[in-house]
Amino acid sequence: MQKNEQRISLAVSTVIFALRPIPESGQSALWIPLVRRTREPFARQWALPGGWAGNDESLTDAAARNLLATTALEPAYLEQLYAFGDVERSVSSRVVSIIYWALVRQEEAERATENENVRWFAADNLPELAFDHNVIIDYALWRLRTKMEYSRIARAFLGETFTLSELRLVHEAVLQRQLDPANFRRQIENSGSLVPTDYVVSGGRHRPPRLYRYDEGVELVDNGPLGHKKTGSTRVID
Amino acid sequence: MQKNEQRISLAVSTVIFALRPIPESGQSALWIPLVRRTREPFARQWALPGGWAGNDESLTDAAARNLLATTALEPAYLEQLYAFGDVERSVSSRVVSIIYWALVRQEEAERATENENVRWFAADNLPELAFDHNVIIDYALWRLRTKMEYSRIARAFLGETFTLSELRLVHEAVLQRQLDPANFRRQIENSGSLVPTDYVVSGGRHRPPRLYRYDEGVELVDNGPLGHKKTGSTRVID
DNA sequence: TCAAAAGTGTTCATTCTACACCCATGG
DNA sequence: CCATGGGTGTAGAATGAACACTTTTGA
Repeated sequence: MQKNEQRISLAVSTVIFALRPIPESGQSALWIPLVRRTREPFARQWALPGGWAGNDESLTDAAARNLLATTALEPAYLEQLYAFGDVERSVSSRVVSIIYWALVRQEEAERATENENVRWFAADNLPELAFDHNVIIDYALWRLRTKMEYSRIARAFLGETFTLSELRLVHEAVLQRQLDPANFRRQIENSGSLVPTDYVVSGGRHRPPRLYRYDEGVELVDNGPLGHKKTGSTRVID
Repeated sequence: MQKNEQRISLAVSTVIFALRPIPESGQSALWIPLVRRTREPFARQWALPGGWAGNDESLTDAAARNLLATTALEPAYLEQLYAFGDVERSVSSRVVSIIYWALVRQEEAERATENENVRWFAADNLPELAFDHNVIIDYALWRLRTKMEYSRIARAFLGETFTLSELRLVHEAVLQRQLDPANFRRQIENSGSLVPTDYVVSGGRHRPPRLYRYDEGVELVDNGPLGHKKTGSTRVID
């Protein structure tokens, strides 16, 4: 097969997660911004934000660009999720979609322009979405929760320094269950990824908690396969 | 951006794993078939087998088709690994590659046509490959070894029934370390994924081992994100 | 001095690991 | 009867969950 015979369009979409309080309970939970489709198929239904991949940008850059264009958000974390390439049935043209998932901090999330065509939804209470986007979001949720337990992505929801309570609340919001503060502390301390700072937070009606930060030398950005071990430059694949 | 402005070609390549004995030690280890490139860039260097994605086939189908065409192999397991989409620098045209990884049984692996342009290499002793293919294979190895510990993919290297020794040897070959037979047995038994058959293997100069098989209702085929929970139909993504 | 969250200690259950030991077969 | 791998038992270490208890602050 000659490659110039190909008639495949390449799209990029992103599942964006942010922590926001649930109106009723006030507890933090995962929220996702969705955009309303303007064209068929699934016109006027909610869908993941995305767009076409440009000729001169990497897939990751395309994801970041589309994410900024559709929701005005710049994520603290961005990682590829999966490439969907089944032959499209509903439309004549063939589309392959690369799905990313992203985490944004709370302050950043508030910058998201919410309007008639962009709205935040609680991740565990979504409407019927366009295409298979419900399934994709379930998968992204599974990845986020799984990765939460062995990596340091909780960092993407926090500032430079934070208390152990704040970190625990992030974990609780993502995993949707309470964690024992004592055991959580030991777990984190034993992992060796945090270093205590010399500062504490005063003002609460209780003992002031110490501020921590992640140790150096650990970048948050996901390099994909090239980053799972310390390898050097990123190159392109045939 | 209009999608008809896109000039991106879509390629599919596969990291194929099979277990074969190492000539010197006789121990089983992971081997990978590679193909010699006929064109620039990296002409005459070894690379992952692959080809272009067809307009009317899913990405998985494209991977299986190219795999059969280049190595004559039909894998027992096939799963998407990662989509590489950096802007190509060495060649003028833009290529996005979807990489798959596959497992083939030993009998099947022997069918692979080995010639001047297709050869098997021990996975932990590879030459310098074209593009970033060394890094990609490292990542595929990591995925295989990680997944070995929580899923049932070892099955892809075995026949319908097998002894616990055979299963353990698969694990040892993949993980590259010895496993305690007693503890391995209990671990597997407690996982509840195996059922003993009524048959044993006689002929050895020792107590005849029992044959086991995987329990029903668990398909080996990987459905990707759509398969991580029991969800229904596969649809296409925008 | 009291409430509340920070932080420490301890106990119990579960799991992992190493290894001793018996079993069944072919030679 | 012996060598060999199949298969079982068990003691100690490591890990994790549950929870009592002490500490330090603001009010």
